[in-house]
Amino acid sequence: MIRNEQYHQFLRQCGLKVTSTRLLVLDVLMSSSTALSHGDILGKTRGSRLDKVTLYRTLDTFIRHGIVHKVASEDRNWLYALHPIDRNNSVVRGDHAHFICDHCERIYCLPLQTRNSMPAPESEEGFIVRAHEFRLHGICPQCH
Amino acid sequence: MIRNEQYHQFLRQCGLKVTSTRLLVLDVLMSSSTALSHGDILGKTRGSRLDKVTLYRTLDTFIRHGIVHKVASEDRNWLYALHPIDRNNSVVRGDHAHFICDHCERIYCLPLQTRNSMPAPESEEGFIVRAHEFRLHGICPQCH
DNA sequence: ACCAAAATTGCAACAAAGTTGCAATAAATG
DNA sequence: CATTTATTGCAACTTTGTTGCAATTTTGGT
Ligand SMILES: [Mn+2]
Ligand SMILES: [Mn+2]
Ligand SMILES: [Zn+2]
Ligand SMILES: [Zn+2]
Repeated sequence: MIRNEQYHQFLRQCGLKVTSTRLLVLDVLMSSSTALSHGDILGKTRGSRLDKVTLYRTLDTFIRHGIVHKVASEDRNWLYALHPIDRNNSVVRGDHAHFICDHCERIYCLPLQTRNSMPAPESEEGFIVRAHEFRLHGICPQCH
Repeated sequence: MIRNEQYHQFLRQCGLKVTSTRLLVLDVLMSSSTALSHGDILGKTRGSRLDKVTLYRTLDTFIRHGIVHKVASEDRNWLYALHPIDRNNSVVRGDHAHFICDHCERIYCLPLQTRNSMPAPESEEGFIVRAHEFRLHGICPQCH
């Protein structure tokens, strides 16, 4: 695998030890265009006896190191995804949209087009906004 | 209770039978400025031997009848809330923001100020947007 | 190539949130 | 007040995620 060497470098850059679990999970996440649940990932790693607890911990480590973020899905569990990449191929760590397909339930991370026109809630009520998540519902390209 | 008569009428208007459970749950939801978890609601009804399954079913009924909506919380369980009311005291059934306090974890339903300027994701990619949820993170009025 | 320290992993047991089937109970209608 | 129909409570179960601990693996230095 030629990719493994890249992942190896990448993990070291993040200050993480390189383990087969981490290389495996990184590859699964890299290969997906949508956010994946713990169960999805475990399913895609059958054959490599990866324990569910280890996977939870690996994902958590990735989150703590800013490699991955998680999104609450509509059916009350977490989906994990790498940070999305915008048109200039640069990683978007901050605000981006989550598109939830009402047909297949897949969740996509999409960079936002109009960065400047964010709707704000009624302002005088004393809510201090620090970050936001924009969730879009509809039909994804795969489903029409 | 003078409120009970109003709730009674309201439930009948929705085509629902009036039961003590429904009156109770409706009152709890009406009395809260934030979205409540199943556990929160159960906690506020101690004394009235309300079963957890009955509460789940009652909330589900309210959702199916458009009385209540649910929001995925940061700790992966559902929060339930009546639809918010805007400045003109009219019920907002569609888009509104969810403000999540990073300090107390409470979730508030807030009507949006600028209805017209919604950020859209990259358009040509074939995503058909039908609805959206705007989630704001920050500090709520109670916490500063 | 080998060693020691520190981090990672697998296993078992556990906890919390939510669901299902079914019998008992309560609400609405005439 | 009797009948029909929806609602409720209970027990058992599923799914998702967590905790403690011992065994294994990684890494940096010899
Ligand atoms: Mn995302
Ligand atoms: Mn809401
Ligand atoms: Zn789809
Ligand atoms: Zn707060």
